[in-house]
Amino acid sequence: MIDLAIFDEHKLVLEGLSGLLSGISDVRVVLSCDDRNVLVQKLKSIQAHVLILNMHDISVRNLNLIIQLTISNPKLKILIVSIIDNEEIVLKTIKAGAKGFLGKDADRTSLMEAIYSLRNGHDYYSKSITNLLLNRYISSLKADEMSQNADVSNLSARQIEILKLWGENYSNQEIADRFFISVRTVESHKNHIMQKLNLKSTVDMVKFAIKNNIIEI
Amino acid sequence: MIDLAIFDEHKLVLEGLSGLLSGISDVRVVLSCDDRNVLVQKLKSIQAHVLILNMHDISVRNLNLIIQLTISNPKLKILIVSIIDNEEIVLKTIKAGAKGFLGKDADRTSLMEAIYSLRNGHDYYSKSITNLLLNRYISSLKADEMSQNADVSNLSARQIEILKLWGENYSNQEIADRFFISVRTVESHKNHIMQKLNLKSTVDMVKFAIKNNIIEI
DNA sequence: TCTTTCCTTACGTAAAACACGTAAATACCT
DNA sequence: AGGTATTTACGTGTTTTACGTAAGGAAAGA
Repeated sequence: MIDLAIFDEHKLVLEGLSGLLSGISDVRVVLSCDDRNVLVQKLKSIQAHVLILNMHDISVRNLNLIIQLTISNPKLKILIVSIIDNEEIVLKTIKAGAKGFLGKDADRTSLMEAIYSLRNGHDYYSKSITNLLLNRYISSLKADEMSQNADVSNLSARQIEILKLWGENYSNQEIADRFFISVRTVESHKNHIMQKLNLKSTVDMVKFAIKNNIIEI
Repeated sequence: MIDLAIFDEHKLVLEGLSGLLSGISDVRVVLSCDDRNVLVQKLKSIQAHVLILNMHDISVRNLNLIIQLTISNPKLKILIVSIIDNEEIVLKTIKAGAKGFLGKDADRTSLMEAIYSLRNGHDYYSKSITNLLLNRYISSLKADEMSQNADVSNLSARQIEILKLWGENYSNQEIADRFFISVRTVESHKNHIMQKLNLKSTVDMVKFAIKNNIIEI
């Protein structure tokens, strides 16, 4: 038996949702509420497994509500339901602490799937959301690949060696000792790297090395 | 009408797949093949929209095949079918150039969805795969959040201001001018930052600033 | 083969940044 | 009121950077 809390500022929608859910065995609606403050208050005494939060607009107030509830009710899993399913917004709710998000494509089946998933400690995102997030993730992966093969190839093996050690906190002197060359040579290598890549400072050089997987962050 | 090429080292499986697909209108199998070299050769003359690549093992040879085909046939969309759906492996095929991946949970419906998606220029990953990737992505997001709230709070506003400018390639002198303080003071601030966070070099300081979203990479 | 270009090595000089210590005025917290 | 942290700043010595110059070797192309 899963105990649900439901929040929706529109009374009608709230009643609709409650009705829909109370018709299902295994699930019990222990709290349904249309007021932000009442919700926070009641949840202090009523223990629910999953809170269904219907957001008509995703404002700072709503995000703060998520954050507040996440902190005060760590065991409560928050499922966002919203017709707004813009990337940034979804990410913000996740960062705020929500464990699931149902977009406009969600039907009863996915609502039930989501409730069970959250109850079992898993996250759940409806199809449209997973697509959004995945595209973002995959394009970031691909961008990584791009930048990797871009400029590094211009550097010689020696230059990369030196950049690598320097990026791992070795001083010029230490690098010089390790390679049996003069400190001045190490400096020269770094100068050449900066010239070649048109970097303006050592800060830039660190950024470059990180971007190109020469050093770990 | 979508033209398909199919590759599978197991003749029987290959025939099964071909049969399954040729029964569907809108789709035409223009090449079915069980030999790596023959595949590469034939694809030089035969134009297919989507290549279904069934991988029984995900070896370097198979990954190289993907890379090779991606380069020689840029228009061809490669759909991987495999019972092996380990995270790393999936990511590697994506990086190699595959545009879709069907895990063991995939059925005829998702196969068709995948083919249409790829034909239309979109990526497609079956449910089990999206879950894998999403978990990875989301846990990386959460890890980000963690590291963010860790150490930055120890720094004073002034220290962050200075770190930020310095991370954007301002020299100590420029920072001093901007804040109407002495260069020595700027140095002091940086020293204090390094002491407080136990950083061993300015390289570390750049890394810290990046990790904590104080500067952009 | 000769030329050009790149890589590796290295120095000179002046300016900038760093390491480490010290320290005073201010602010904040209890 | 007293402790703690912040912001400001200097001194001194070392290291790094900026910018120029340069020689010997390897690789590559005319």
